[in-house]
Amino acid sequence: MAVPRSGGHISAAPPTLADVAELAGVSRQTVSNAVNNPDLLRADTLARVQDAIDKLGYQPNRAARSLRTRASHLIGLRMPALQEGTANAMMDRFVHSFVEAAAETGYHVLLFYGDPADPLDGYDELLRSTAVDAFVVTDTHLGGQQTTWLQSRRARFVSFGRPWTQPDAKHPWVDVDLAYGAEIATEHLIERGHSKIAWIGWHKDSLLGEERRSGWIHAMHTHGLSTTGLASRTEDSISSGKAAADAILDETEPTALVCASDTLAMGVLHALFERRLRLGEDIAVVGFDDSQVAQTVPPGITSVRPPLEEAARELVKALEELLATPSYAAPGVMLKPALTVRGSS
Amino acid sequence: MAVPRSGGHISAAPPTLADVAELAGVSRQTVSNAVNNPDLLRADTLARVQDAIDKLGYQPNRAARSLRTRASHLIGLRMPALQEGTANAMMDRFVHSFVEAAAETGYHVLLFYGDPADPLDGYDELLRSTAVDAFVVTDTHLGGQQTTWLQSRRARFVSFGRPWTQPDAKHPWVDVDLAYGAEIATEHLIERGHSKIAWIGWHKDSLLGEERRSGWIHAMHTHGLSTTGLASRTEDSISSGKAAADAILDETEPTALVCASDTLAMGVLHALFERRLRLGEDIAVVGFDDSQVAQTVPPGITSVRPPLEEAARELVKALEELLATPSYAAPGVMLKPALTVRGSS
DNA sequence: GTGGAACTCTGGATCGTTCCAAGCCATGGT
DNA sequence: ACCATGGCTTGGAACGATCCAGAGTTCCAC
Repeated sequence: MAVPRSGGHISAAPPTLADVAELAGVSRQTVSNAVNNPDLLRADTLARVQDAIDKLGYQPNRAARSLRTRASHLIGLRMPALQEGTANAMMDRFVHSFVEAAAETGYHVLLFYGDPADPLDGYDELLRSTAVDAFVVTDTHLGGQQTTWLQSRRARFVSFGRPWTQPDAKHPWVDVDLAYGAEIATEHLIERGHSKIAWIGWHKDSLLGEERRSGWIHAMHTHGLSTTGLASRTEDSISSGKAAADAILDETEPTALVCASDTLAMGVLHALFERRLRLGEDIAVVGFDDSQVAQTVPPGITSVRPPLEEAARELVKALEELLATPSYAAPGVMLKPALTVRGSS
Repeated sequence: MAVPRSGGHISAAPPTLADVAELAGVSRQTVSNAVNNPDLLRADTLARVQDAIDKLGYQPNRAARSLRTRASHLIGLRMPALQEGTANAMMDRFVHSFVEAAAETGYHVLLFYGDPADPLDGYDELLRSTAVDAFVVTDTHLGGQQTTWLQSRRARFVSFGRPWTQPDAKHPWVDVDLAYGAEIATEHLIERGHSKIAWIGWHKDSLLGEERRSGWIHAMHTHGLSTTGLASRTEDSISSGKAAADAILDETEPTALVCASDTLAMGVLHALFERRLRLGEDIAVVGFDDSQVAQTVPPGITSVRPPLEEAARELVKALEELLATPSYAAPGVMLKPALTVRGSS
């Protein structure tokens, strides 16, 4: 270094490897080894280098390291579009868990934004500029556009959500078994003595919706209960949830309702409010996602809680393997949700 | 402009500047100029280089560029700790808006995690490794630890939240005038004919809490209404909101309640639920933050909505200036919230 | 005491980009 | 005819790290 840096920790330019090397009286490479392969150094050298590192507050420059190793230690995550319902609340909890899990293995999360109309927007630029080591894809239920595209570009990625439309996809994935979720929700209501249990779900072309619905049907049939006239399918919004509830309450007078989402459950609550029915006393309701709303509305909505923290950890684990072994092909991981019981049932 | 996505180049290594230069028959530097200073090139050269860029799907390598220019085009944002209440829902909306606003000026957001017990954890590493160009700080109301520390490290940052405890801080900030929010909330209730309007807020040592409370007091006094016996201060949780509501409903029988947060408002709802009082008919409630919960609970909670999208845009604008002019000292920006009226009032 | 393996450490090259100073070429004024 | 000017382009150096191949030490067996 032509110009010696001012040793204090408030210098303008951060210290470099060369600065540390000079202070410790060793070569640059030795300092690099001290950081990345400490066992290559003799104990006393290591101590000396460590001292210098501490003294200068040295931290390897990310850009330089990244350039040389072709690894940024960043995971790309596209910001999901804001939706009307409660679904994004769940996503936010996931993002949080993921950032936390990733931090433990030295990865940070690069959030990016993409035009909601184009599911691929944003990925390309980051991929081409080698800004991230891998992606986490979260919208597999919208059809595997993103995953097939990423695969064709040989990008590394994992998905939160099974590959619905490509059963032979080879990327690692983690998902939550929400058919099972619907099942335990329904069984919970049966245990509480209900037998006329209605289903308010999504349209037939929603893969997620049919999945959840199957759990309700399975539980009902297992217990010898009829499902005729008890199912309705609609949009995932409060107003359509309310409409569906109004219709089904008039027609078949169920004593309990299982909803495919907390958003629909809130729609039901609106119907009950109008009819001056008391939630949890006059009628039982169970939702999905265990959103903030379900947790706070009096008297609390019983809801199927996806284990997002665990999902995030599994995804990070898969990412680590994937980045260590490029050819890594993991079996998908299916997690079981739990039911959080509250006043609504 | 549009880069062909499936562009035939599916080679392992992305194309570099040198590749483009060779194809276009110019030097590396000329390609670099084509990307960064197109007006330095003669029109025909520029066209030729652009062709080559498009053909190869070239995108500058971020690490290399970052190393050379000492700018990563990343903004660091520490993931706020998950809280019990509805506050994080607001934060999530903010993060979303911020990512979107940042994307428009070519910045991405680096989310990182820090030990909730240490407000400084995480910043240091990113700063030392020059991983981000700047930070966005969001917790200024917890006391300016982060901002003073960042300032002492000469880090660039902007804050969402005024510098409460350091009136002479020089960093750009954006905040929402929530005293004004409380004022319009209270006035809205007065317009609706209420005169016994209670306040359920936070403890006296909460700066944010006192701020909001002052708006309520101001509105009440302006309209010649007494506030005696109508205020209560507690924790920001549902259970304490309920307890406070129970106490105040028994003691002074107000006809309307203004709550310092949607979380407290939900506590009030629990109290009403137990007393079999109808929200919006027997009693009016107004909350703060316009969270998901306020939006969805029947019949909807009237709530003070902070303009997070605008705040995000202002912050990005300030960041741009700050990064362009290191000595930039912006005046703080104070935004006015609006009241979203729903069934609860 | 010599050869060789194992252990430490080093200097040069390299990753892909931008900065810098200089070079080339046409133009126009004298 | 010549030099200064300005527009356009270029090769070499630098950013700060790691990879690689080789050099210097140590240690032990024969």
